[in-house]
Amino acid sequence: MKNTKQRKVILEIINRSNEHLNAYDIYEEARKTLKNISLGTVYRNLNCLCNENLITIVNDGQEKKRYDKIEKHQHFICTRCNKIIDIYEPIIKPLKKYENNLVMNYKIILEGICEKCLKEEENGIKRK
Amino acid sequence: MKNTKQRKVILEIINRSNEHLNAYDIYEEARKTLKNISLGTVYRNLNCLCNENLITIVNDGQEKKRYDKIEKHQHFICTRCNKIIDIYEPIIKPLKKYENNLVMNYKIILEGICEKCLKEEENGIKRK
DNA sequence: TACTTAAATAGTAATCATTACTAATAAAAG
DNA sequence: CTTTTATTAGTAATGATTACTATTTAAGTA
Repeated sequence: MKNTKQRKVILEIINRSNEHLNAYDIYEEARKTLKNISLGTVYRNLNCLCNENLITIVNDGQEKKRYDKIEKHQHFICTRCNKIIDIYEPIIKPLKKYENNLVMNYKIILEGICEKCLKEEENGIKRK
Repeated sequence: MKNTKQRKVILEIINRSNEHLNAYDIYEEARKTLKNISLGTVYRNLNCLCNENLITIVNDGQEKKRYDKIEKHQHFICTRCNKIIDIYEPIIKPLKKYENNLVMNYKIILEGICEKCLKEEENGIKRK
């Protein structure tokens, strides 16, 4: 795997960000540094970086893919506003095996309603 | 929400299946009962049923969406062959709250290499 | 039971995220 | 410095999903 400047920029954007960016967000951010970088390059690198386990996909299933740094943390996703909140406290003890399958990674997604949406609901701003 | 025969058929397919079907699989299965059902109807109903919490999305992030019944279980996904294995044993105690966010559901995805792929690797069939 | 109306449908067209393709470029190795 | 081979920019193609529209139908009401 060649260490191109495009790949470095993409990886840096993800590692520096505290948000959960999608491919196009990353493309726009990368263009601030490399004005000619192409969207295809971003996608190709995101896939490479995922395969090499240098980044990970945040996976809420209702939206397009978002990418995140690899440090172990989990996510809470609000089903009202789609906000993603990082969880750093360990929730489960990592399993090494499930039956005879080798477990190498795990993702936990808590779904629910975030604090802000709960308050708005109380105040009748967003009554269903 | 009207109780149409299309919606009933779609929900039944998901509840009866032990596989993790995508929208097109469900469309093909539904056509065995309703020969004129349209793919758009399948998609629309899958979204309705998800919003009503009558079905759920199986979410491995690397592939198109797959749908599953709602009974509480979690998933192991093989990163080699994309096989999805259901896990019925509880892995975490359900949380009611995370900080001030209301937790209504959780999804756990264990990623790794399934028994079959491990064996094939040992036998050198699928050496990387 | 017939009438009304609002939601759902079939069929098709459009959208949009992602991937594939190609000639040109640039890491990395010798 | 030259060679090799992956990577790139730019664009076209793909394919999952959504939107649109005239028609149908579930379900409420007289």
